[in-house]
Amino acid sequence: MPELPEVETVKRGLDQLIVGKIVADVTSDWVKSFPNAQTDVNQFLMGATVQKLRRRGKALIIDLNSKYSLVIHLKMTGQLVFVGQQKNEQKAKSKKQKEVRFGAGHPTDSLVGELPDKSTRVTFTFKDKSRLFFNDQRKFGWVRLLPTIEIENLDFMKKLGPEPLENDFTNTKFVQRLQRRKNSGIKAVLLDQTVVAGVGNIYADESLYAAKIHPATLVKDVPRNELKVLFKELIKVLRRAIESGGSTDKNYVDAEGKKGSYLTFARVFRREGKACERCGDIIIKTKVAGRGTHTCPTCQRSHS
DNA sequence: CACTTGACCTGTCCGC
DNA sequence: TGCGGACAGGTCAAGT
Repeated sequence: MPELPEVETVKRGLDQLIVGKIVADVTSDWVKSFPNAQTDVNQFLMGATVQKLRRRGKALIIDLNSKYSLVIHLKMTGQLVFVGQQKNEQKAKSKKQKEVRFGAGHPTDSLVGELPDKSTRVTFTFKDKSRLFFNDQRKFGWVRLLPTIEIENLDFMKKLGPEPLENDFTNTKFVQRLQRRKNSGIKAVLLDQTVVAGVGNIYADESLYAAKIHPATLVKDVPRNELKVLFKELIKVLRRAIESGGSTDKNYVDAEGKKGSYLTFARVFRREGKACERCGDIIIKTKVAGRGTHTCPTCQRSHS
């Protein structure tokens, strides 16, 4: 479930790993994962140099020196994993070891074995033989090659809300944007990428718990001061998650194939049946806005 | 406009 | 042991 912190972690990793590398080869075995015309790939991807990594909401952008960019969305189960030449051979040797370490549950351990594997959809090979794998078990994610200047005109990019961690995204703007959707449930609004970019199920649940707001509460029934608290808590949760390298529930790994450790700090997500750390009541899992939703029934009373 | 449902997919888990 | 079904949850399209 890559959300803003996970995509940001991948972006920072790739910043250190692939800038300056020259694309030498690209293969894909699933058209929808990389639905590009072969001519564009031949002309603007092959031989191009990676210049810069960017993130917008949950989308990752790799700018090339050909005036084209790769736009990547990991959706539910996407991974972007870089493998240097020697490292790949090492991993092949230690495949069995990996399962033992994974079983022990160390949060920063590698989750991927030898690549490519059966979830690999697109493989980029650089001139120095290092490789970048786009893995995606459920095939919801995608990679697109586009002229860089056209990215901002993509429909979903135009509609995307502001970046919550940018300095100019203030408490006032957050409250204003939420209140435009006064008749909607607050969790549905947080998950709406056109309101605020990058929030998904994990951080919606965590920030609503931190702000003591029930996720089904209609926005108009949440007092203004509570919306302000929600803003502060959302920012805190997102920053903390980036510091932890994101959340790994099942699939997510960073650019080096390592898991994120935020879920060790999560206070409600995947903690159903466990005690609320504030009041001791039992965390429950319900369905709100069509999603699995974790709440403390005592701390998060519904206003509606 | 708000909300729900289905579609896109695969892997895992649960009950029979 | 196998098998059907529910579930995981990001996003869009279609229907109420």
